[in-house]
Amino acid sequence: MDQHILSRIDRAVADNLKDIERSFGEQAGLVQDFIMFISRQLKTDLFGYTRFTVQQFCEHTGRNRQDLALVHPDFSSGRKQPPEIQGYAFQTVLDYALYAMMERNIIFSRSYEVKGHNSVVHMTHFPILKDLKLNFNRKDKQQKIYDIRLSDELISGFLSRYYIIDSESYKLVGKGRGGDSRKKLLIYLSKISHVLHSTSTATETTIPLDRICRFADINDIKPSHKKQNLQRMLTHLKCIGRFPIHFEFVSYRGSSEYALRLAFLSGPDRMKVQKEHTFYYRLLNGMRDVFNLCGTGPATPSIEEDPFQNWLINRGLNTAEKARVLQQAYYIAFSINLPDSVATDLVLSGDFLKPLI
DNA sequence: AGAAGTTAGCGAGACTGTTG
DNA sequence: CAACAGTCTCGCTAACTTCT
Repeated sequence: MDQHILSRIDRAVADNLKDIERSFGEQAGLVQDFIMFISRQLKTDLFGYTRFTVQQFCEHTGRNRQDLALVHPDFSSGRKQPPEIQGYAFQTVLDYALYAMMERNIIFSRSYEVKGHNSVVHMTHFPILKDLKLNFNRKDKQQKIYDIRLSDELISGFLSRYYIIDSESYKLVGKGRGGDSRKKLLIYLSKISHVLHSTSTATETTIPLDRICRFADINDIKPSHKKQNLQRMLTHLKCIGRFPIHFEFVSYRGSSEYALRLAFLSGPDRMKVQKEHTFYYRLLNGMRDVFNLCGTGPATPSIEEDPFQNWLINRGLNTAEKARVLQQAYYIAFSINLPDSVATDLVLSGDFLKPLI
């Protein structure tokens, strides 16, 4: 079971974890988990509509169902009134966190620079969800099913601005006491690994102890305690999280202060990453082109909030054109020739990416 | 009946103080 | 300052009730 599941986490998120804390308070851990969860789902639900149950969420993030099902203390103590959508109160821990992600943005403390094709965009905030529904009128023995729509920012981040991170490690590392800090450390290290592997052939780097402690929530005064804590966390990542890293403490600039030398034993498979990148990029942009050409369809009301996404998931519209885009993406990225009938079936079934799994 | 939501108790392990 | 050890807290488990 030493499977590595490579996901992509948006750089705007990974670079600003502290801002999630600032914007979401004690819900920050859940928000971060949700983004990781959704990044994993995005590999198969590319177009931003995702449907999931509490069980699935727990399975993939390693959280406990019981903790998420509890009515949030703010509401059970009567201090606040839970928000409602269509008369349904979003009052459990998970419900409320999802609601918060729709209602609130991540506010960046400093504007975050994103380099586009020929411009630099400054992001000051980052929305996560655009829409949130669930099967409000449940009958007997029916599970809660969450229906969500992701923000455009999250989807474009998935395509063009991401770090590779192993979501299986993320899940394993999050279990047990101190999990939230370990997860943050894992994101930070994955980011370093990603940058290192994609810009050079080096696999080693040295980081001052204080900087890494900031990311790992280690606030001890005594250097020896910092070292002890960090050592424990890194060992945990290595042994329990199966994160392929080698570390050693070294003295820093001749002073008595510590630094950490890190060696990443294996980076993400570069070929595979590159192929996937091409595939997703081709697919989504190809679909956009087709949509712009002929997508508005017969008598589609223009008041629709998100015509592109609606067009995409609408099975009756432009099936042949969609199938062609899919074929091209498979061919260019993986050299796979999808027969016409298979491509059409995939488009009709909605499982565009099934052959990848 | 099965899923949602609650509660108690236990054990790992994070924190902190002591020692050499 | 490193190594060790005791304490106490957090988070998991499992068994329960309530809800639809």
